[in-house]
Amino acid sequence: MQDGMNPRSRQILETIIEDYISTAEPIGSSAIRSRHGLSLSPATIRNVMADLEEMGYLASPHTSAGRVPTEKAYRLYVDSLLAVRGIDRVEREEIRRRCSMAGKDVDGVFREISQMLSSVSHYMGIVAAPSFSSNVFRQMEFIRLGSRRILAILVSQSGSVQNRIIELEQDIPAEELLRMANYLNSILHGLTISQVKGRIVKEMESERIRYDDLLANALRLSQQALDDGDGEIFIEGQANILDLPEFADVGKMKEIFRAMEQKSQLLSLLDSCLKAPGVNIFIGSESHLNSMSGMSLITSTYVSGKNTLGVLGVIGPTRMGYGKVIPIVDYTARMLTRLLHVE
Amino acid sequence: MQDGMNPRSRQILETIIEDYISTAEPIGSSAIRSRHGLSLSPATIRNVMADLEEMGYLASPHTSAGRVPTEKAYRLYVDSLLAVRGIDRVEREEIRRRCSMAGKDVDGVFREISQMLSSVSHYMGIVAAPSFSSNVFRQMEFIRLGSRRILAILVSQSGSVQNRIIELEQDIPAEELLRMANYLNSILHGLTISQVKGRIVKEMESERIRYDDLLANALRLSQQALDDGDGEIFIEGQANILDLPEFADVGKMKEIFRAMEQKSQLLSLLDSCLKAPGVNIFIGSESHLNSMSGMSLITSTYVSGKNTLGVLGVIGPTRMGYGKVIPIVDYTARMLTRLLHVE
DNA sequence: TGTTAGCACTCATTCCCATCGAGTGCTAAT
DNA sequence: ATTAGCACTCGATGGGAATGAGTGCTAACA
Repeated sequence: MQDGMNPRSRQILETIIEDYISTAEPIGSSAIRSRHGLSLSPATIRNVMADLEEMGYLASPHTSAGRVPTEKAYRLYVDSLLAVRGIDRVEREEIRRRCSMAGKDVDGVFREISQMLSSVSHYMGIVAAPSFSSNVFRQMEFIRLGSRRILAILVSQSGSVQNRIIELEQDIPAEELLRMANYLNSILHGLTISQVKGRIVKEMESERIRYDDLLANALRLSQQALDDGDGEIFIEGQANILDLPEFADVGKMKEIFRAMEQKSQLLSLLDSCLKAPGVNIFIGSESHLNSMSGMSLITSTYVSGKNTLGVLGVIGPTRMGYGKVIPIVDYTARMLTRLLHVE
Repeated sequence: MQDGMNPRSRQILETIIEDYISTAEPIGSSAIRSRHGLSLSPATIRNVMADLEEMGYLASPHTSAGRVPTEKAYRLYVDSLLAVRGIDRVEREEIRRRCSMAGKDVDGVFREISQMLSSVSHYMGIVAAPSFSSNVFRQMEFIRLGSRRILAILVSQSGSVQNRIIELEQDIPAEELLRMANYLNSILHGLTISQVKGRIVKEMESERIRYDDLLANALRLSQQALDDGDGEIFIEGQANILDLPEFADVGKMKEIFRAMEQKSQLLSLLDSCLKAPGVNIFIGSESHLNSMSGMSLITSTYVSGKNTLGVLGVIGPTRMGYGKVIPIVDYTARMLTRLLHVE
């Protein structure tokens, strides 16, 4: 038992993890025997458990309680599990069904998907809408709302729409707005939004613009329209975690709800997933957010063509049903990719 | 003490209510004496309290605890208070500041305002976005996303934007889409969205359309674009209620979070406020939602010109700081009205 | 050498019970 | 009408004792 990880102890560890995932209570040596097919005496199992504890896979809340898996244990479990399981048929159908319904407002899709993730997984669903900047510019429109107020509408290739009200110092007639839009659409066609921003700055400095008020105005407007924006996160199903026994005490619960209100932290965590395509898993402190202690995050990326659009996932307790949730997240990401596909 | 409501008992009741609002603990007879300027013996106060209890203004959790105000008491308190207090200067400034910042995306304004309400009141902020149907139609655009996919954008007078992706059975060239939009914009100009819906149905039945594929298509498209929609609710600051002592027990808390996920119920409650302009207050069971037991809702309507657009408000425990919150809600509604004002 | 039975030990949980004290209601005096 | 006095109620607090789940260790066994 040099490396400590002979098949038997591995199997016992797995039993403990799965038991704990379903019961949320420390597992004792005799409980394992009954669950675990192998006929071993509790004493033997205790020996194994002691070893596993020493190796950092188990921890005991106190002397006379059973053992609880550590983050290290979950990590091992997840790594050996990841490729194995496929998605449950019932869940797959449910996801397909919900995705096909989500056909409304483009932003609405993300909320829908988030809700779906939460209801299928029974944890919290999270979707980071595509950072608008990485989208490809398609079209811009200006609509005159009042004498000094226009509505700028910006549409990306994928069909997401951003709109903003701009207050003007002086009136601009509708025909001029149209000309401005045409001009902008012609020079910005096919660029990504972030390229668009650069292009506008460059354009404003160019000789030709200096002497054309209309164009200068147009550029200034578009700059306002583009300013800030993106990075919306949809978190749904917060009520789901209320039922988890580990959050029965109010203090822990508060912590989580506060964490979910701090969307900026989550955003940067999700952003870091953008770089790594496919499924990503953060177990407890692996996220390096102490507000996420005791929680795990499973994410996957959805893409369009060659560029990654965004991230979606599920947040739950470290004691999460990884075996079920990983395929759910994976499959949902694929479905969303297909849903957003532009010919 | 025939009617039981001589000035003295009224004053005592008020003291109890205010004390309870700030401490959340049952108030005893001697506690009142010290808080209340009037020099009366605890025994006398007890007599008064017994009367107030008999009249239904007070309740005692058990024999040896103090008294707690009933909903009836809060109602009396609120009714006699409503007109009296103005808004705190600090809070007014905070509201102005936050409102002036909220200048982005039109829908974003509602979320911002909701957040602001929650942070200023320390309870939950709630904003029901204008039911799109009651808006006045301004303009419709079709943007071709792919060979069988178009994006319909619908803009209302107030500048709110609704967009929807429509899947087609056959391709429609961009020029035709433009003509369709022009046609629709010409016949729908100035109608409310709900009138628009009716108009489209009528138009589709008309003789002239029967033989014009293009127009028929346009109408069908616009119908899809208008379908469903509206009725979004923004609830922010749920974490605020975690700190309230009355929700220290997890069961109660769950109930509330579940209630906030059931937005449809809330929506119909808020809708009923639309009819009554100005501030509306629902104390506990007055909302007729049992999910709102123990909670109060203070709302006000925001308007544009003559038609009411929507409702905003604050949700908190029945033990709410009515004196502070009522002016906050009132003032915020006025600010939002001004913010959405279209010349 | 790995496995197992036996056993003493630990420690959270539960229940009981005595105490405490805040607050009441009632009665009688002012 | 007000108040002092007093017995009474009842939740909250805290200290054991009993319970029992589960452990670690030792010694016996295959």
